[in-house]
Amino acid sequence: MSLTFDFALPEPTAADRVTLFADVILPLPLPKLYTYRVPFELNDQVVIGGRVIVQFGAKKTLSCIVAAVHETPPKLYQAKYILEFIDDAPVVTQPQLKLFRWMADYYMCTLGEVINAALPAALKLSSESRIQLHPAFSAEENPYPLSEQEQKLVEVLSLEEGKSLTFTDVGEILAINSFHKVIKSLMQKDVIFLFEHLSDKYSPKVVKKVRLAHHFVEEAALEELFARLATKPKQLDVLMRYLQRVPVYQDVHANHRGLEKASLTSSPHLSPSAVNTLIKNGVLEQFDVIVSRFPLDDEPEAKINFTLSEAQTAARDSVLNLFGEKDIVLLHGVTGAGKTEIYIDLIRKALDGGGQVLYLLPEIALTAQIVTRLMRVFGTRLGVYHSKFSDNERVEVWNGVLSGRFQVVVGVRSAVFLPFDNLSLIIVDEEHESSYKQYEPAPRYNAREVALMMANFQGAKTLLGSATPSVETYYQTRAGRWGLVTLTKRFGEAGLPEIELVDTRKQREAKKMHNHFTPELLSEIERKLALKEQVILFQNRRGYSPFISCLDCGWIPKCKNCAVSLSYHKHAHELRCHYCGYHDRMPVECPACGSRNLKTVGFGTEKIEDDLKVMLPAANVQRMDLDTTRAKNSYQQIIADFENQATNVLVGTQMVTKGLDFANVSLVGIINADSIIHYPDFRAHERAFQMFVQVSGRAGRKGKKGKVIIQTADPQQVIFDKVIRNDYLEFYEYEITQRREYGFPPFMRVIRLTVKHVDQPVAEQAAILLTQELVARLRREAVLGPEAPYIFRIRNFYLQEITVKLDREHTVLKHAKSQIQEAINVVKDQKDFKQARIVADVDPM
DNA sequence: AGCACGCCGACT
DNA sequence: GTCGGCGTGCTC
Repeated sequence: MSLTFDFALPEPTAADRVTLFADVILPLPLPKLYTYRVPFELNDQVVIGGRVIVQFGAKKTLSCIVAAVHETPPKLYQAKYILEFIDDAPVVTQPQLKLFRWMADYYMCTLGEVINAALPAALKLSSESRIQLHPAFSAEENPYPLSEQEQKLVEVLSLEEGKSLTFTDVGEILAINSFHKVIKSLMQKDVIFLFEHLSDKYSPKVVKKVRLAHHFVEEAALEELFARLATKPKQLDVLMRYLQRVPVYQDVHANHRGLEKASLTSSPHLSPSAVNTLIKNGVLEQFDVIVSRFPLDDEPEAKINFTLSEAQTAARDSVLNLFGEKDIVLLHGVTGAGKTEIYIDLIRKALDGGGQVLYLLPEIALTAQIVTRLMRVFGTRLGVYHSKFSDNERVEVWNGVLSGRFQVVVGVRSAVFLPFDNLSLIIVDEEHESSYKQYEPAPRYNAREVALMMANFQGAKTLLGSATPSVETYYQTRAGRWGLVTLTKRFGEAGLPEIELVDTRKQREAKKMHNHFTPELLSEIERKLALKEQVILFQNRRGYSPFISCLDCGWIPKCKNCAVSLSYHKHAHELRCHYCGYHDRMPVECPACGSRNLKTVGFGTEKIEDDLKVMLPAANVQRMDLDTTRAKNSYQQIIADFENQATNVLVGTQMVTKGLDFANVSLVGIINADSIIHYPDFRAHERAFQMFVQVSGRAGRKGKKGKVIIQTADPQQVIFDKVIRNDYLEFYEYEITQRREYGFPPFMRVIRLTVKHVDQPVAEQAAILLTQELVARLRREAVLGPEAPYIFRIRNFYLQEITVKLDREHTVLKHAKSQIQEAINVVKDQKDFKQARIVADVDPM
């Protein structure tokens, strides 16, 4: 029997029939995507890279990013519906999604973690459960008795009509943790009700403006108005001022644009109430405009035509030439060789070609100095992405990149997450910097590597810049894969500083040390100060002393959460843990034996500052480290003071090594070089070399030859010889041989696995099992450890480390990572190890 | 990450 | 006897 119909049913169009599903990225550390169903009538609203709101689990409402749209219904479960669409255009672009996937893969973390790190908090809608008094509730007629706590809540909620509280608020008000019970009970009694409140946290900056009501923009009407206000001098004043500032007749649009209300009300001669009266009477009308937090400079882009020196021009041309055949070029230029001008020139060229540019800098190098300089050249096309920015500002940069308003972004590590889709150039300045690598939390990414991958995806060129390139990077240029341009000449003809090593051991034996100063360093400081020149002293440890000790019983205060001694901070009069933040008052007497003989051992920036103030009372000493720059503008203040020569000596940690150009600094002192060299890590020498060269670069600029004094107990160490001659190549050759011999990057890849557990034996057992599982899956010699790190307990977790060394090859690496993940899962599935945390750090630094 | 369900100690 | 602690598992 035939079932064919010979009449045509109205053919449903394909679009009507399709049931769409969306795979979404939840901002949570979950290993996979979740599939939701698109409400039929909203099929045309799904945007890949757009945000949607979904119900996740029983209670949570989350916003997430659509990663894929398809028609395959999940087989094993019923998909829930997407509740709402937030965006009609992607907030995350396709190239970004591709990059984020690569990051999750490469750094062994989840897409959710990447998204979490990438999106400014304000772009992540937050779900807040709020409670409100039930509309039918009345205190008099309430039939249920209320507990004391319930009563308290009701009182707060009754304070004003429609007042609502978040759970966090409730917790604070009641000052207990188990407030859910109270809320539940109040809901059962119909006293309150609960609602989910999803709010877009980004709030645009709004300015109140006023303008003349349009019917007065006509001579006759205005004259009449003047006559009417003749008896109201205050209002007349305001009106006159307005007309003065806004040429209503000359420019029809001028009145429409209006004037900032604040400019009328804040004037001392004008009365704010007169302004309001005018508004009330309909003479002026008030309106809001959304303005940018980044002031749009009205001035046209200043054409700053600085000229490149001959060496700079040659270097720039070489870079451009190499870009013809290579995607990545290293610009190796000594400090002060003028790399920034070359960058600016290249950025300009890239912009002229219509592409976007990302310029990455380490956090401490992204100073107001450099931003101002770039602003002057690129004006409103420049976006700045700094970690100290507020979230609203970050969203503005994000949206500015999306809309095309910002063509160049200068930013720190996290700027690699911005939604570029048409990059033509990425600059990674100070590419060797370890601060490009994020340690905690996941994704543990290196912005330099991410930048290289992003450039690769978008067909952009990458320029890496450094005075002391990382061994890995230099190796690539040696292997011919990346281009190399060397810039040796210092800009402005200043020669390289003279470097002198001073033997602290010898001086100590001769009893000639003044605290931690050798006579050589001290007299040189005095000499420079007498010449009205400035001095930078580098000590890579903050605080006053790394620990204190009781002279009578030997007691040393330790952190109660970590396996470290507490550092003494004199100004705060505190003992502090640099790992978990625990702090306590400095004891007056030893809690173990009651002795008052507590002495400090070792030294940090604070002690150097203190000692110097005592030894050279005439000098104006300032300290710059994490402790003195925590407050918002203190960093700028310290820099400004030093620049204006209000201070003569700057004592600091790594902060003094980066991005600062001071013309008058003629001496740099490294107080304790040994503490930088002796570090249990294969990168110790590289780091030390870089640090010494970078600090030395601060000495002598603008024609003055500087001097560097390095204090060390062992001047014979091989590294000094290379530092003194500023011989990067020799350092590199020495280092690369070591790396090859011992199988370290760039010859091998390192993945460090850390097992954490509150119980030391459990941590050890879990690490042993993990090692076994790894060995079973990888080459035996690829797995090293487990071993407790030097600081074996942090924040109450005992640590065990396993190091995996792998061949560089991509396929090997990828396979190995999945093997490692498997091994981790095996351990985590064991009952005893459920509480263990296992963290993988790919390419640790 | 939260949040719910589920099994062992100090209280009405 | 219960309340409530957190350990374990799940979320489309």
